[in-house]
Amino acid sequence: MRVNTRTCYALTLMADLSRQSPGRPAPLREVARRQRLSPRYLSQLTIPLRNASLLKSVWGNRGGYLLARPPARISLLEVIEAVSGPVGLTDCVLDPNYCRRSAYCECRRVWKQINDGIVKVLSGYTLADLARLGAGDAVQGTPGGPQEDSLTCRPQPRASRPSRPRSAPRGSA
Amino acid sequence: MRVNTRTCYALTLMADLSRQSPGRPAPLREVARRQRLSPRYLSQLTIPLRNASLLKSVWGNRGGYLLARPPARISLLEVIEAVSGPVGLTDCVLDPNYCRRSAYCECRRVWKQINDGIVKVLSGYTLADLARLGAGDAVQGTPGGPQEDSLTCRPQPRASRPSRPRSAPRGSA
DNA sequence: CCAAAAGTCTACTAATATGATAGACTCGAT
DNA sequence: ATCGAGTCTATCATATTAGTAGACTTTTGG
Repeated sequence: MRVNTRTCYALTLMADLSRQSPGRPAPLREVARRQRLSPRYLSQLTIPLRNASLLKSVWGNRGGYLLARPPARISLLEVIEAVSGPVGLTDCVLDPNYCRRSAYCECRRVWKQINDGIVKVLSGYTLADLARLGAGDAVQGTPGGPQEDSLTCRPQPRASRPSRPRSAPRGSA
Repeated sequence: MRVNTRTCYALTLMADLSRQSPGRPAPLREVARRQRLSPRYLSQLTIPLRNASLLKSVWGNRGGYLLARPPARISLLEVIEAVSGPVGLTDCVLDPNYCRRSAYCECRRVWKQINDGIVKVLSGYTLADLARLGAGDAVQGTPGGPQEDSLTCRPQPRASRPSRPRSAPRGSA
């Protein structure tokens, strides 16, 4: 599984909607403002969510979005799979033919086992659980303060955790 | 966590060494041939593994690699963290400051919980377990048959599972 | 002493994925 | 009819990934 911003934002969107009045459609603009996310980017996520029958959209003026079901009956797994496809820690877990070495690769069974665990956790979690975790409306501070210049998730433009640790100095081993 | 070829190959390398005679260094060339992996690429992985004291190298002619400890005393977590850094499903799990939304993001706790589960599984698994799973020497087929043209893991040059599922046709919803 | 075998280090590159923005459009209440 | 909302498609800069390559060091063995 690759947890990316799509995944996170979709969950955030759904959790936010879970906290709104059940009958009234919430405009995406408001959700985006509360969660401090780009409304445009968020709107890309609504399409697969609607296609997966997790979200209902109301057209026209005073329109917006509604959850298709009560929050307690939508699992995180459903949301994630709607926007990011099947949950697979690796590609070989989902498709044995993906990797040429699948037939004799020891790792694959480990990934499979871990993946099953992830799926189990995610299917047990619902939006209601998620909504309970969140602190209601997110944006409460910055009352007239300086606006953040971007609505992105990343802290700064070129933040990158070194995924390949540098080797230790030669003499240390 | 991003499971990539580095992770997989490092585990494969270590599992292969686990199956060799304990006292005798195994040349990387032979491991690569058995596992059908690029010896050059594999050799990049030995450096962090040696720095993490999981691998010992023997220089010169008749040299090669040895596990630093018995396979039953090396966990998969150690190997993975040596080559890929700390196991984190997301960046925000490892570093709260990575994401600006951390303070009020509901998802983070979910990722944290899943991540803890992954770490637990990986630290419980040892190379001995992995070696038992593998089918001894990997390369047994292709007796004089046509050589595969590449030693990569990917099936074909441009294999790509669509991570962003295309939206269904308009009329279907 | 020299050559070969083995490991070590650093750079590089093509392909892909990612995060986000933009423009043009459709629908429907008022 | 018009405004505010959702829908769809395209584009783009950057980062990551997988793998290759070249140059170097160390040791064995003759």
